[in-house]
Amino acid sequence: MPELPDLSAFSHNLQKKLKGKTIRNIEIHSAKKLNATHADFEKALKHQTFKKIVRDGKELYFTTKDGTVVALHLMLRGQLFVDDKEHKSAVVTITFDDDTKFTMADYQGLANIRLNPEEPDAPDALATSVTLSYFRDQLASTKATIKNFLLDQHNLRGIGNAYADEILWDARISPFSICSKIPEEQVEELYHSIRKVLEHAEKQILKSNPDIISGEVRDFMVIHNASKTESPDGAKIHQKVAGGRKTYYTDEQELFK
DNA sequence: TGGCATGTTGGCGA
DNA sequence: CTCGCCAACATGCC
Repeated sequence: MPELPDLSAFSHNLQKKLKGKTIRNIEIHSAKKLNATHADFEKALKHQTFKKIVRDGKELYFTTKDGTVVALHLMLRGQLFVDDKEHKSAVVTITFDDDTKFTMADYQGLANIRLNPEEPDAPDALATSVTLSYFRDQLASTKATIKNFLLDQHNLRGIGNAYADEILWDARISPFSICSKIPEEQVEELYHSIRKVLEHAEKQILKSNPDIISGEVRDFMVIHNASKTESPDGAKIHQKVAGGRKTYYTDEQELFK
């Protein structure tokens, strides 16, 4: 359930906790779609040292000193732990020379690990390569609704259901607007809202949960929040199920069709 | 108590 | 080819 800002906060804290530690052992307990064998993972990681831990899209990338990359995707229910315990539903456990254990667990079994993942075709939502003109051209060439566009990881990577609603409210654009019909001025609003909402959220999360490496923080959300009935400006929040997930929006958001 | 929440994949129909 | 929608995955939470 963690989304982009949560994952950014996790990477920040994992970097503090795990950077410089040397891997004694890696155990993969269960993983449905491994892109390498257990032996490959062991060979690539044993005795290696983590140098850098970053978020990329909805994944966490752990890079070792020799350039090996381990990618973790938490999917819906993945949880991370840094401690000395065994965890139920562990997908992978990495043990370091100082006996610290890093575990990714998921009772649903969907969280996954990949070794040296291929470079994705779509840019991260916050990448500097996503310029206003790039974004404008992308929107101009699609007839999908803007919410579906933001959620589709083949366009921009990292935005999930809850933040898509927050971003669209911030830009005052209806989630059901057709991408190619959104006027220039609102496209620019949206472009800035993506950065503003996601960066603000990460700051909020780190402020209230400075050591967070798992779970999610949602209490500051103004629209995608089941405990709220009105937007900050007093408009009634509507709910509609689209594509199997709930969309929260208000009449303050203009519909372009 | 029992829906609801979440992301991704693959398949179907318009 | 493009787009929307659905099921499946499994369980903690209110």
